[in-house]
Amino acid sequence: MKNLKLKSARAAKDLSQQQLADLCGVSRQTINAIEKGDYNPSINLCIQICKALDKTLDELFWE
Amino acid sequence: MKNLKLKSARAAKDLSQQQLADLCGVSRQTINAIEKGDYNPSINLCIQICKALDKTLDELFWE
DNA sequence: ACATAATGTCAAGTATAATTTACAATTTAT
DNA sequence: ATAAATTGTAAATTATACTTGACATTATGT
Repeated sequence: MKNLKLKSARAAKDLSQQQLADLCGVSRQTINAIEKGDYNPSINLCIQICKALDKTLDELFWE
Repeated sequence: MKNLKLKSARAAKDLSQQQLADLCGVSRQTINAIEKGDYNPSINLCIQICKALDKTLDELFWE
């Protein structure tokens, strides 16, 4: 299940996967895999992503 | 940083750590460690915990 | 058409979440 | 006071998130 909310929130900030990865302190592949829905990130990483994109957990990771 | 929101949400449902663990399909120690704040659970586990306690991610895992 | 940035994906390694087993400490009820 | 349930914690193992490096593909701009 792809995470399109994340993808579009990133687009709304005009950030590349690499730029978002840098803001969160993870690799580009990790961001890519999360958007693609391959795996199951940690809550701390989710929180960092949310902060980088000015969103909350419910907005990006709740169904 | 202990997760007191989780602890009190569990208490509000009158569930033991073991019962919540069973509802989420994880071990009691995992629930204990999350409440204690030792580590960094996966988002999917957080979502399962939220559903078991009728809460959202923001309510239990957002600061 | 060409160059460059952005994305998709894979394999091998490292870090750490989560498990099991076990026991001690604390709480709750009888 | 005693027993039973709940919680805290620890060591060893397994599962998996995440990294690094590399290459192919798709978009964006000149």
